[in-house]
Parts: sequence; structure tokens; C-alpha cells
Amino acid sequence: MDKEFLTIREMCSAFEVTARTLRFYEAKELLSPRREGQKRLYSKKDRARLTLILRGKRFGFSLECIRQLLDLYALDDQNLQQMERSYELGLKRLAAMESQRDELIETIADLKRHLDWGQDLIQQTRLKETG
Amino acid sequence: MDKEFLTIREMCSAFEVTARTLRFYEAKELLSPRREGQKRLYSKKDRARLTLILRGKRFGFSLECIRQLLDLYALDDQNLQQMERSYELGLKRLAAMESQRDELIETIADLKRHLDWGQDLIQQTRLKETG
DNA sequence: ACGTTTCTTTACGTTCACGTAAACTTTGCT
DNA sequence: AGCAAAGTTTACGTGAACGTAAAGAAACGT
Repeated sequence: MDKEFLTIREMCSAFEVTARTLRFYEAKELLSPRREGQKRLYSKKDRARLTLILRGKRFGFSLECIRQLLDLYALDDQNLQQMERSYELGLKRLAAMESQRDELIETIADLKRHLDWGQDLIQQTRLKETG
Repeated sequence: MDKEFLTIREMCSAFEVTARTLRFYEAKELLSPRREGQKRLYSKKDRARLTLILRGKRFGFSLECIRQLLDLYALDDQNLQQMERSYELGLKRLAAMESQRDELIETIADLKRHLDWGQDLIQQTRLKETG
């Protein structure tokens, strides 16, 4: 199985990010790897969090927004009131993501239509050239 | 029907953006409204482009990336070779957007699962309190 | 033991996507 | 005519998300 802990360099090559980025995320409290002396060691949980961070980035979320999402995934060790607030926030995020999904699906359909139309145009131009 | 041309202020309130933003997009060649003297006038096409721009932004695309997409939608007035290049580029964008969509769908499912689990936790805690 | 590599912190630099302020012209109203 | 409102360009400022360079500690091979 995978090693339990990864060094910062191993993280870099595993996720294709720079060390600066990892430290930056730590400064922003998106990650909090344990320390062995001075060195950082990243656990499986840390890796899971980084996966979510990078995913969030691909969706165009800000780091602050992603941090809130990560908090949501760490519900377990918080109290009930915080949980309820997080839950509400989670529902809102979920709704936002669903509408983003729908909009993306629509945009894809549009683009597909346009590309089909463009292909037709290319075909016709070819026919003219050949004919 | 809607007015054929909108002033910059009308655009601002219609799309909830600032004039600075519109001029910025113009400087980046994402928009090119016609001029009446000094003033900018935005046509229906300009409005359609702005819609696409703002959509793209919601998906986390950079303005440069969006500009390329817009070029794609303006295929008509280009030559065949450019069209073919644009078409290829369009297919790539399409593929990228589709995988972004799939990833988003997966992420939504994850979040939903987690929220359901969180709701259970809240329920149980409530039962303990009441019982 | 010593040089090289790898880590660290600190701090300033950079790009993107605008915000904001200054100075000026044009338009609209009375 | 006069003046405020709305438009313009030019230019500097800003927050987010890092890049990059400096300076120093710690581990590692020979």
C-alpha cells in the first residue's frame, strides 16, 4: 500500500504542485501536516484534502471557499451547533454546485451544437473546393 | 422587443458588472462595441458575448481562455484553415468541459453523501439529548 | 569532517482581474 | 449660457494565488 506519510517533495511530484503552493495552502489553513522536527509530513487525510483543494480550484472556487468546504468534511470533531451551521452551509454549496453543473451541461450542449454547425460549414466548403 | 443597442450604464445594470469591467474586457478584446462618437453602444451580439464571458468566469475559466472560446463562436467570418484550427480547439475545449462536468457531478455526489451522513449524526445527537 | 542536497522561514516580485482616482470632453436640462 | 451628469482615457492601487530569491539549519553521502 501507499506510504503512510509523504515528504513535501513526494507530495509535489504526486500532485504536480510546488512546495511553495503546499506551504501557501498551509499558511491559509487548508492543510496542516504534522512535523517531524522541522520537516512536514503529509498523511492520507492531508492527501485527501489536497485532492479536494485541487478539484475545487478546477471548478473555479477561491481558496477561502474551498477552506469552508474542507471544514464541512471535517464535521466529525465539532459540536452540534457548528455541525448544524456547517450542514446549512453545505446545502447551500450543494445547490450552488448543482446549478453550476446544470449551467455547464447547457454550455456544453451549446458548444456541441456550434461545433456540429461548424463541421457542416467545413464540409460544404470542401465540397465546393472539390466540385 | 429589447432595444437594439445599450449604453454602457444600461449594460452595467443589465449584467451587474461595472463600466470598468466592460472597458477592461474590451481592452482584452473580448468585446468590441461600436462607437457613436465617443460613446460605446452594445449590440445583441455584444450582449450574447458578455453572457458567455460571465458564464465562463463562473466555470473558473481565465479571460484568455474565454476569448478563445468566443473566437470559436465567431467562426463564420474566418477562412477555412482558421475554421479547422478553431474546430479542433473547440473539440478539445469540449472534452475538457465534459470532464469538468463529470468531475463536478462526482464531487456533488460526494458532498451529498457527506451531508446525508452529517444529517444522521445530527439526528442521533438530538435523540440522545431528548432521550 | 566537509561539501552537497533538502528542508526551513522571511520577504519581496509577479500576473490576473479588476477598483479607484484624476483630468478631460460631451450630452442633457433649465 | 451654464452647469451637472455621464461618458472618455490614462494611470496608479489592490487582493488573490502563488513565484522567486536570500539566508540559514539539518540530514546525507564520501
